[in-house]
Amino acid sequence: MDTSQVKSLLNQHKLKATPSRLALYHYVHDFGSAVPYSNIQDEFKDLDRVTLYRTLNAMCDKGLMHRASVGDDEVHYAVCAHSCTTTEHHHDHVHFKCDDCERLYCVPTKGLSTIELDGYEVREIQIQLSGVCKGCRG
Amino acid sequence: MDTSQVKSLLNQHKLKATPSRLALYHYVHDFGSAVPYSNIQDEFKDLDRVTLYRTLNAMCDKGLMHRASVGDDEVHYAVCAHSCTTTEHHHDHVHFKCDDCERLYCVPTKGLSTIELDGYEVREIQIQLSGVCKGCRG
DNA sequence: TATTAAACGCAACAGTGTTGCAGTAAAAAT
DNA sequence: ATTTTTACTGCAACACTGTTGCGTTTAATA
Repeated sequence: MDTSQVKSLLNQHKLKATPSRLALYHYVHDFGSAVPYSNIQDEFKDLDRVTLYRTLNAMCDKGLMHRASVGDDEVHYAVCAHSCTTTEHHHDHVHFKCDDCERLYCVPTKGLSTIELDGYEVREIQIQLSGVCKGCRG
Repeated sequence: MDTSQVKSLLNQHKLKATPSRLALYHYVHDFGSAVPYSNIQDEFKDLDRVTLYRTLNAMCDKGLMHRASVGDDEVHYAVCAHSCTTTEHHHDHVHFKCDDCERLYCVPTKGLSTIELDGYEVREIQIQLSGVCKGCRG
């Protein structure tokens, strides 16, 4: 993704395009799957941890990224799809954790099968799957 | 639940039936839904936090309780159903968070609808729902 | 009742979340 | 291009949770 594109993306969301932010966005964007927080830390260890914390929060608040986690695993970060860049997050996807490579993927799904629970009024669904991902199968 | 029952339940799992443990199990068992960690803390604030930590871990390890959480919320604890008291945890249930009373329920489901993802081999499914619970509907 | 194995409380350290504040850099206005 | 405004950054600091070690106490059992 082009740096000027990222810059205007940030500006559109009233975020200043500082070098760290550009780098952070690129890093998460290009990672190929949701990024474990510890990876981000390692990659940006020169950045103050409070700044990192605030930057991630800001990007999540503004809809540029979202948090994803499976079970007790550490939090992961992933860039939002096009549909999320508006004010509201629309996450028609499930989180898939590969037992093999341990990567966490955001896999889009078209209209999650609604789940009926007797007596409960279901409004939102979050699904986390695990198994073996595309890359790790033959 | 009878105290002597809880005692033998603990002993069956090679856990000593100390007063704190009996009380803790009763508390979580009788809560009516999964218990937020902070509630447990408040209820057992005379207990050393490390002891509480180890006790909860022990009970989860031995299959007497399990952890449940939805989104970024704090961890909740719930007693396991009968099927879990063996060595393996069998959780044929979803976690339902009520937007109204904010309680987190473990709702049993018979055979979760399998989800097909092109290219991925799905082995486990975790589902978290939110909406309005039985009690909060008219 | 004596023995043994487990649990308890305390001290201590690491990691993360969170806030306030003063210095700095990006964006907008002139 | 320079100034002004706005927001980001880094540092200090505090709270909370996770985690381990260790010596003492208590439950289970012989």
